[in-house]
Amino acid sequence: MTTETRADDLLRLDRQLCFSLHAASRAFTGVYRTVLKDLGLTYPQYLVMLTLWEHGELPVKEIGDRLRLDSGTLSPLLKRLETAGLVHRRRSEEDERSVVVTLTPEGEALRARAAGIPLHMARAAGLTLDEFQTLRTLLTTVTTNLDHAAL
Amino acid sequence: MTTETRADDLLRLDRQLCFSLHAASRAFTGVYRTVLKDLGLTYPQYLVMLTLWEHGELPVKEIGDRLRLDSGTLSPLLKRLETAGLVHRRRSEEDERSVVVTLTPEGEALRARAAGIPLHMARAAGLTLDEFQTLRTLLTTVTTNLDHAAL
DNA sequence: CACAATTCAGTTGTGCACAATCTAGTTGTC
DNA sequence: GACAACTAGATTGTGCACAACTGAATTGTG
Repeated sequence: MTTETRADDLLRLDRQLCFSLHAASRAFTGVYRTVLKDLGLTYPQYLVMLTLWEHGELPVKEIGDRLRLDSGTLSPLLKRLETAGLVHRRRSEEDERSVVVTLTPEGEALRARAAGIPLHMARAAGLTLDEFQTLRTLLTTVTTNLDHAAL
Repeated sequence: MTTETRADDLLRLDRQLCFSLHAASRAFTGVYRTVLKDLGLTYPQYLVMLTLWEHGELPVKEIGDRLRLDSGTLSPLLKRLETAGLVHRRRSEEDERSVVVTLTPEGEALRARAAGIPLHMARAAGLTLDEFQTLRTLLTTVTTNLDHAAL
């Protein structure tokens, strides 16, 4: 258990960790910002497009669950993507409460122009494959733990 | 070098990494949100208070450098802290361009009430001391690399 | 069938992140 | 001393995160 280690160490490390997590998150989105500028996308919009490219049409609820975003964030974001001509929204026939988001031909076409981004970002992050996997695993662990603690 | 590893692996991992970093960052601030609610602070406000508790009075520029926040973020944030009675702002006598932020007695007093937070968060994250250190090191590395790539 | 509980989107309001721009004050160079 | 270059902070505008709420549609239970 973590609680057995010395409190001082945890204090200092928590402090450094919250700084570095915050900083890393913003450093990442900062690089994404410049890379995505050509495509006219923001980073969260790119995340939405990624899920649509992978899964095809999805209800808003599904997108929110996958990206951990609620309707207050997704509704205006999806409207901007629709205004940009990348997606289309329509009420589901089976369940009128649900809105299904589909890609327009323009949205589908953007996929090719975005193809180089993941490799570019991976290189920019400059980690080895092992480091990548370790980092992702640790982040997933803290997220799970924090979600569980947030009761 | 990272570029020698297989592109496919990097694509998939970058994808997973950007999701998990985003998710972890929000999971962290989510827990901080509930913990800080009693103190009437948001997470970025807490970061500012932490630096003031540690270093005493600081010019806005110093705070921004330490937390990687610019004036567009700090100006309104510091005004809210001033409205809440936690800090005081005054123009520097040596350099009239600079604004020095100091703690009020209330701001100083809040320190005691916030003392338990780091340990609480460290426990909520639920990592071992080694994992903490590994995570922090990796995050610092990617941040440095990304900042360097953002030219 | 009726009706309470639930689910899904959307809206509103607050706060942070950041780009672009502005003003005032400072410094360097001639 | 004059003027260009620079620096610190503030302001404006766009977009995201999230809480709280509304309203419509659906589902479960008696």
